[in-house]
Amino acid sequence: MPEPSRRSPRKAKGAGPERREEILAAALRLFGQYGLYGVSTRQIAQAVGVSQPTLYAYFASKDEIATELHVRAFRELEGRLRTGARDPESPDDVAVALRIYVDFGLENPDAYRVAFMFEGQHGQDMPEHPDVSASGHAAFGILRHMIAELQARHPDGGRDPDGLAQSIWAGMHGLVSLLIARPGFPWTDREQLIDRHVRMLADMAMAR
Amino acid sequence: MPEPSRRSPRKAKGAGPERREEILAAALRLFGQYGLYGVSTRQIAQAVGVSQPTLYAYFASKDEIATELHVRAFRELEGRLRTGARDPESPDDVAVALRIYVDFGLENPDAYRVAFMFEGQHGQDMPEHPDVSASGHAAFGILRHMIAELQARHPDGGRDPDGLAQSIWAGMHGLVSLLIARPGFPWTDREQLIDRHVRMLADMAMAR
DNA sequence: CGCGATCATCGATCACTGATCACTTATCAC
DNA sequence: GTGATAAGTGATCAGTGATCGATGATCGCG
Repeated sequence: MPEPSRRSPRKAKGAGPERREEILAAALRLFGQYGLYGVSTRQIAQAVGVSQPTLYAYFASKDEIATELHVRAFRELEGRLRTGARDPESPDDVAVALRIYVDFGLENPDAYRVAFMFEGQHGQDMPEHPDVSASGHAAFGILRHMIAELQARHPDGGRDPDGLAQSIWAGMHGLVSLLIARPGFPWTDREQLIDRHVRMLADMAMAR
Repeated sequence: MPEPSRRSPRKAKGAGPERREEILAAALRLFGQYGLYGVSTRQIAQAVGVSQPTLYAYFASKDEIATELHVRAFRELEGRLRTGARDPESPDDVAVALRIYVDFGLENPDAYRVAFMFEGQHGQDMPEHPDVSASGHAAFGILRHMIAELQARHPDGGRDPDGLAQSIWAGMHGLVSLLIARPGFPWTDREQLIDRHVRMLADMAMAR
């Protein structure tokens, strides 16, 4: 017995980490559908099948639920980028990574909303949760690294990979967030729009 | 006396339309500082110097206050674009318009938030407030028109001005919304970032 | 088996939110 | 004066996020 007096893991009905996951799943669905401020903790609790105070046994606040979803979304994105991103030989390789980004956002609009289209909070006071900041920077770091790598291989290209990466990231985020937020807008052919947008931004990594 | 039985305009202390403007001014300042959901109607009322129910004599709801600010902001944007946008001879003229767009967003972050980065609502059910939608589309229409005009003058450029305008708009929106939503991010020099971003997107209006 | 200890859970409740209503107050025309 | 009318308010409502003490259920241990 390596641990002298370990606490005993209760089994109960659906207690433990599973409850936590249930709560997160319900919250993700509800937040994505009705928005963070359009969903009450009581609604989340009801969707899970527990009472409202129970949520506070797993999370310190409603905001912490949203933050956890936020962090997970970034981790998921980071994983996809790490898997799909090669060492960039040409802008086309960058385009592949950008496409991964778009697909992730459109496939997980709920998570993307919670992650990027947040309201207020971040404004001034809140220094932004460390994990949130870290997971976000990690995903962004992959993109930045790709662009820096590409520019290094082609010294005739532009400089300042940091600023360029931020520009390209912003360009991607704009398209994804608008496609999600305004499905009723008379967009031109979606696939063509995305494809051209991605290629344009990827080409920017070398132009000038 | 053209009007048979007109209602008598009360003077009182600060009644009438002026009160309405005071409320809007206070709400704009508070919303911008603490966010829409970080400000209560009681705080707004206190800032104006009236009781909370008084607000409901001028506005049907807190949301209506935000909507009014939203519509006004977009009218302002539309006006700025109309004033500052010339018939585009070159991408530089488009860049000027884009720069107006960015400056507007950064100067009116809360209005911009309510306009584009809203939560839920637009999702499915709500058909989006007519005035809001109209003012938004009007501003976008100016940009689209500029790009179509530029392409028409230089037939060697690309086609599909609609799709291109959407791409450029998305690119602008992405930068503005991220700069607003994530002030804590280690952005490179802001002015340089914006300037290059704008020029890049403007150049896209003719490339290929 | 029984008996604390422990932990998940819940009803009750708090301060606060947006919104409503009956009531008072102040100003007007006459 | 007097009534009419609009402006403004205190009291209050249902619903919110969050807290707390009590209730069980489950465990290791005798």
